[in-house]
Amino acid sequence: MDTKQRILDEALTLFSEKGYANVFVADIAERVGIKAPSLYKHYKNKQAIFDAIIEEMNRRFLEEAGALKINGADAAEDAEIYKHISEEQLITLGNNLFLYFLHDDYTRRFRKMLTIEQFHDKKLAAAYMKQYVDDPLSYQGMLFGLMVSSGVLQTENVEIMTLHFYAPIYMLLTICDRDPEREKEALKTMEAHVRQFNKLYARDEKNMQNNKRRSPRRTK
Amino acid sequence: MDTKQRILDEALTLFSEKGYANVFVADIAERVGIKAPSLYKHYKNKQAIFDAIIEEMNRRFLEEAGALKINGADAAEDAEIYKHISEEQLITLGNNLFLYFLHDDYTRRFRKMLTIEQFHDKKLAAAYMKQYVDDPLSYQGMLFGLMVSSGVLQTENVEIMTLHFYAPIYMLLTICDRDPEREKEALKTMEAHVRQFNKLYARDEKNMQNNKRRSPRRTK
DNA sequence: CTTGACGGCTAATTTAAATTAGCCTATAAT
DNA sequence: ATTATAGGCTAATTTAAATTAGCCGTCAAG
Repeated sequence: MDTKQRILDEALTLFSEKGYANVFVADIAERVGIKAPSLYKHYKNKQAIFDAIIEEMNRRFLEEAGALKINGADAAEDAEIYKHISEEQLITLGNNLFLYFLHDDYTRRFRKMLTIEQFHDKKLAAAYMKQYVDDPLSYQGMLFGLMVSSGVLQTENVEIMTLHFYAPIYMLLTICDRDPEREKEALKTMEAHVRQFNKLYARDEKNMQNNKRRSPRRTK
Repeated sequence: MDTKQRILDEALTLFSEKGYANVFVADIAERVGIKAPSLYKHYKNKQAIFDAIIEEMNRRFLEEAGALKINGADAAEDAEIYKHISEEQLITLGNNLFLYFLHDDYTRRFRKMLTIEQFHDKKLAAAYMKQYVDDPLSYQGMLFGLMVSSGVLQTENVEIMTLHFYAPIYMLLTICDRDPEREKEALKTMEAHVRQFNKLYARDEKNMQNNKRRSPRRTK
């Protein structure tokens, strides 16, 4: 990774930990292993570093619009999978979604940075909302819609069902962002959540089969 | 309200909008209607203003530990109410919780400030988590536990049930904090969420009675 | 009625951090 | 082999914001 890129990378790390205003260009430089004035060979000023990060974020968000998908496959393929989804696969969906958000290095740092900086700039607040609220709800809503049509799940209100699936995941995510030590606990809660979700929304017949006595586990 | 208090108040407003580092003491002073140096007659420095806000926050949090309750009554009284709660009352519970968090002026500004500043200071992150995640979950968990014992609701896992109740409320709250224009939509979603929650978790017999044909509304 | 402390002001001063100036070296292209 | 450029450095300089100095009017207590 060249210096210019490393500056972005280290800056993002620092911004995500302390927020833009609390990071000095000297801090960024030090991490990169150069002196502050050398940064200016690469970026016009501190703001330009921030802007470049946001630009990269937008690029990645676009590119990874597919990352919410179960396998990275496209929506049409996913749809096929979801029509016949099992409880274990639903748990996998939840876990993948959660772990992707939690562990993907860029995603995690971007999210934390946006959490801090969102109130400076309407655009950032909008980006946060789109990426972590509206897009997941709408994509998952679409998938759950398919599952309802195909009879795997049943509900009178797919949007609320989707909220019931995603809101706990979102909340667990905000917990882990603040306190990474709670990750293990959060993963357990995740699994219990998805199991209960499935029990609540699965079609009754299927419900009868699946509710009791099954070896749980298997998260991957 | 005397000057000393007004400083705290205006500072909190500004900190909640822009974050500590982006607010100048001159901004605070201007809003109070004095000049920056006059602030120093009341507080040692900028940090002392922030600290005083946090201190006041802690005091209020303590004092308002009861604010999550349905009527401001204490837990024992609440317990009686909850044993016989109806769907409409559950909606009222959700709405009250949500509207309290959303509209109480101090609560709202504190929360937004904590959202921004939490990453500077482990203590603030902890305060945020306690106030907006762990305490609500534990208090509501207790109430739902009572409702399960008394047979109003049924579940095998009260904690997850509580998460299913509160996580959507939490998420709607974060939406409104970022974009107050979505409040109306959020309130509708809230009600639909609680209705569906009730349908999912209500005892079956009760379920049969309540599910269909009832005049909805009535939020207060 | 006078005094002292409270709370305001303007005009410095300090401080911390960003940014610029200007120099040096290595390397890659002519 | 020369030279231009990229990218590093140290030593200023600038800038913005916090903070301090020191003055003044009001008003309540003695």
